[in-house]
Amino acid sequence: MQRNRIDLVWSALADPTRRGMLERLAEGETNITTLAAPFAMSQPAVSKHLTVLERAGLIQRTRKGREHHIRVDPRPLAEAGTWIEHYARLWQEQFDAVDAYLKARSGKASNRKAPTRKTSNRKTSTRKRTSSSKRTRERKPR
Amino acid sequence: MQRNRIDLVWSALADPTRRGMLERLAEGETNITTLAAPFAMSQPAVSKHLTVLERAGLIQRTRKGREHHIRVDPRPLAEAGTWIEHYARLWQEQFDAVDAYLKARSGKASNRKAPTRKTSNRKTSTRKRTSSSKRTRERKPR
DNA sequence: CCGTTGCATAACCAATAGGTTATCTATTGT
DNA sequence: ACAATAGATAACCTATTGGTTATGCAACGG
Repeated sequence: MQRNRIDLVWSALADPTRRGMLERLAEGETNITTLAAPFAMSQPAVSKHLTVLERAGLIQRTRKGREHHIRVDPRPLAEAGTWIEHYARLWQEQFDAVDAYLKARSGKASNRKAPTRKTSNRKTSTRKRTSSSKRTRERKPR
Repeated sequence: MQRNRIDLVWSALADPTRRGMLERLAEGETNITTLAAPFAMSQPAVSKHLTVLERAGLIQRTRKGREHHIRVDPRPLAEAGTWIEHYARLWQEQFDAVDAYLKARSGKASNRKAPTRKTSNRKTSTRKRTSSSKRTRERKPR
């Protein structure tokens, strides 16, 4: 359910295989077979990862005969980096402010014990969904 | 199938609702109800998003009575930003090199070389799949 | 004491992600 | 001409994601 480019960029980066590919591409343009070699997965799986990277705009392909040459496009990453930098600064200010506040008002160390939630036995919930329910959902066995 | 922290950070950022929450949190700590107000979704959905952000280390909660106060933790973002910056620089160099190479050879004599890695097929995949197929999978109608 | 509020949790569902095997096409080397 | 190679694609599977409704439950405010 990706709405826009930056969603695609971040979900593309969220996979270690795809990050590995991008890291490898920092050394230079390659064809797909070479790029895929270090990864213990089937060729179609690699192809799917490359499709994800391409749809995020992070790579470009060039066909040379039967080989597809892949190179990285740094521009979407620059955008993502800009977003991070912008908010990292704001968040850091926020974080520092709270931290300073806490330090200023408390000379004491932590007495932060857990709130001790009583082991609620809600497992006995019979899901009793009163008869006035609109959507009577039936349990389906799986 | 998230392996490590940075995967969690990036998949957390890949959702516009969660980014919206983080942006809101740049203005300061709030409770969950206030934070959730702008988003047209149920309260449990908000709760799940917050769980995702928390597991990525991007937020911290503090219980104050029945309210949970949320504040942002900028440190994981700093890590993510470092990763991006590092590779953005390498990728930009790569991109510029290829660009220069293309310009040089289309225009005039090159004073700058591009790496042009030969397709060194290390480990040419021996996934030949001889025609004697093992698992004949049957189509199952859905 | 009792109703309301703030939030979490359980159970469910549809859609997506990431993997597989099998097969297809286009190109290449001989 | 033809076998091998590079890669995409189709069909399938399972686990995860992002949403829902119903319910549990502690804390608050009379």
